[in-house]
Amino acid sequence: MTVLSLGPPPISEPLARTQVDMHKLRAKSTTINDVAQHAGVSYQTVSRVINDHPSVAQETRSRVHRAIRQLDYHPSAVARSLAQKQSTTLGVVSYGIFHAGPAQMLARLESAASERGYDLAHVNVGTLSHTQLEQAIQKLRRQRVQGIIVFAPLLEAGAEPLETLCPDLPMVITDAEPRVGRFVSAVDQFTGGRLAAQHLIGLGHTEFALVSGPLSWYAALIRQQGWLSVLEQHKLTPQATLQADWTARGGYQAVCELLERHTPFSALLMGNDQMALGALWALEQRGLSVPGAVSVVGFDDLPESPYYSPPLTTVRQDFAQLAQQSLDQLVACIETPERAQQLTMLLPSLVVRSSTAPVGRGTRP
Amino acid sequence: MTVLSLGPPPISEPLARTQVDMHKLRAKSTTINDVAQHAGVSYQTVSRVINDHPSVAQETRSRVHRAIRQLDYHPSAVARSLAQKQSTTLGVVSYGIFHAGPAQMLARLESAASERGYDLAHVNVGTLSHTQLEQAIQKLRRQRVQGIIVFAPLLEAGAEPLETLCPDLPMVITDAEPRVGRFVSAVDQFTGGRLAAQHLIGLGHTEFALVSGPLSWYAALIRQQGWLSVLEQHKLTPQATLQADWTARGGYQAVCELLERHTPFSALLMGNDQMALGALWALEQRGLSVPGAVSVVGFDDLPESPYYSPPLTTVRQDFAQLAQQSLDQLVACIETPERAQQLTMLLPSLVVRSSTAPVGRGTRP
DNA sequence: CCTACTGGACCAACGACAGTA
DNA sequence: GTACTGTCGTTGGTCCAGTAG
Repeated sequence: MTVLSLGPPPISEPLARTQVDMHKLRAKSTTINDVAQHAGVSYQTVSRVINDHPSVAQETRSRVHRAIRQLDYHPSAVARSLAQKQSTTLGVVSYGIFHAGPAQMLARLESAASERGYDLAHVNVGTLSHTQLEQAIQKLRRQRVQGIIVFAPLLEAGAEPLETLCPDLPMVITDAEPRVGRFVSAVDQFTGGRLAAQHLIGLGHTEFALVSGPLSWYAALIRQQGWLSVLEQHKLTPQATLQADWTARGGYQAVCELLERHTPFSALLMGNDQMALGALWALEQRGLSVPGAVSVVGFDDLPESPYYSPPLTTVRQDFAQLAQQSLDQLVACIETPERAQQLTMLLPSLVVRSSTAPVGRGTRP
Repeated sequence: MTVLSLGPPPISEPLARTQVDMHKLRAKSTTINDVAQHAGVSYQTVSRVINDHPSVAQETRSRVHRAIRQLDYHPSAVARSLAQKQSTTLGVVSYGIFHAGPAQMLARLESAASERGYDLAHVNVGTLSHTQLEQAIQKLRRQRVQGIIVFAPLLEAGAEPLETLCPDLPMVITDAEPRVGRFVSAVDQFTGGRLAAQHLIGLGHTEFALVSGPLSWYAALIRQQGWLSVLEQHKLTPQATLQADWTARGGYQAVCELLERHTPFSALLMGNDQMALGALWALEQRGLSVPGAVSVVGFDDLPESPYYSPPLTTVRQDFAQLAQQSLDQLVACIETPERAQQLTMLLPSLVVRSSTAPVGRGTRP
């Protein structure tokens, strides 16, 4: 400042100049114009080079490339998507991202998206209330996403609201009840639940204890319904039905409660593998052998499950595939709407390890 | 189309009109102008309302709000950041996102960022090679991120490259060697390693087997150095030093190998909890009791670790805090550069559970 | 001079249409 | 006419004067 005021006071033009310069100080980034000037071509030619447009002479092209490198120019995706009137961004609304499943899903979605040339804009919501979902979707709309994937595990999130929240944007709902949206991508949790129960029944078990995840989660509810449908089919009723919070701790506590109540059971159906881990420990602590006294089945098939003590019999669902599938479906909605699947359902499978055995070989609780 | 051509063929002006309309069909989104018109004010006033600028009459303000709601208007973040010459986006370059730790970190970063009013742009790299990192950073620069957080667990990623790859953008490097960047946010893995080893030595162990994570990972290497520094201090050398891949499976295989080799050890230091889980199972399978025959210490303290069999003694590192800290540091670099910390280091702590006991109470391998 | 509002320039790119050789 | 290259208008906003009360 002091240095500048040494000279004679400048007149209008330079004054304006100064202001412009200060303005630019905020974020001086080299623009397409700088490159054009440096390469001695027009502004438009540079744009053509960037976008690999055919009609640019080879010589010009490489001259421009050189200029780009020399000036360390990075074309602005922001300006581009404004001019093109479309971004290459997909939105994700997630819930429960700190649980292993959803976290895994998000990571997979990310990589699937980038394979297809899209970026991801992500909003995690603390609750699946109407308000929060609305805000999340609004945030994504402001970012001009091309479509949205929603993890909507909670029933509360239910049908209508989601679709109506943004009727003009393609939206795929993941891991939810098939009827909540026009496009849904899910794992057949019901069949998964049945698989688990059938396996135990096949081993001769008749006394079941059920520990599901939070029943507000679609997956938890439907898995439980799967279990129950098999039991009913065999005219059995569970000795106990509990709910826990998906964590090992929750599973542990639930099983402790069962044991304190002296609930008789030889088969334990757990809503996921982490809870099953807690269950295994609770049983071991009481000296109840698995599968000798009690058989335990989990759900998910985490990479760790084969190394639990004992290795866990569980129902495998493939998060990676679910993510890939959801993303493919959304991309189809955007790029080739006529070919988009309404509902894609993944089938889980039973993985038998050592936590289950025929009934009646040992002491029961 | 047919309906339109019923009337007399339009002349030049309407023709031009048609073209404009077709152009707009691509993505008809309501703009700030539409809102202004609808509310009967200038578009500038609308902008003020959106940004909560004070000098707008209450009456006008609510009229504008009404128009916004009626037209379902969503201000374009794209246009805004172009005009403002800055986005509110932070970049994240991650590695190994399918591992539990990094996935956890990413989720936490996300929520920390949104608390501070930033969005996240995320790129995961398959390898930490110079090329891939360069591409990742380039992608982020195109998105005009304000700063970058890098998970740089690999030594190969080392010092200079990262800083020079984008010297003009604030960059925080996470979970890496303190000297790799100007701004680093990390956990003191060395102390963590020492904690684990000291605990075992305090219990009288002298025969150690070490199973670290991939030594190309900074965390793995430094944890190992921590272990070794304690052993040396007590004039001990490990009976065996192995490397595995962070997974339960890898830990299991490593311990199987130790047992097949008949390596004598009463204490097992594992590079993380998943590998420790594999180790526990390998030992149990051979009838070696933990902690009776062998004491095992892990690293991380996952939510599941207290429910392993037996509950795992481990070194706790807080991913959530690390993420929060990294993000705070980056935001500081951007918003208040003069107050930005160069290096923030988190201290891990020992969590003693039941997988460790004084030496010599049972059979050793 | 403050309050409330308006108009014009600008951001960094793209697309259509000309213009040049 | 074909192969390039440049000009102009546009995108949806923000920012900086300027103006009327």
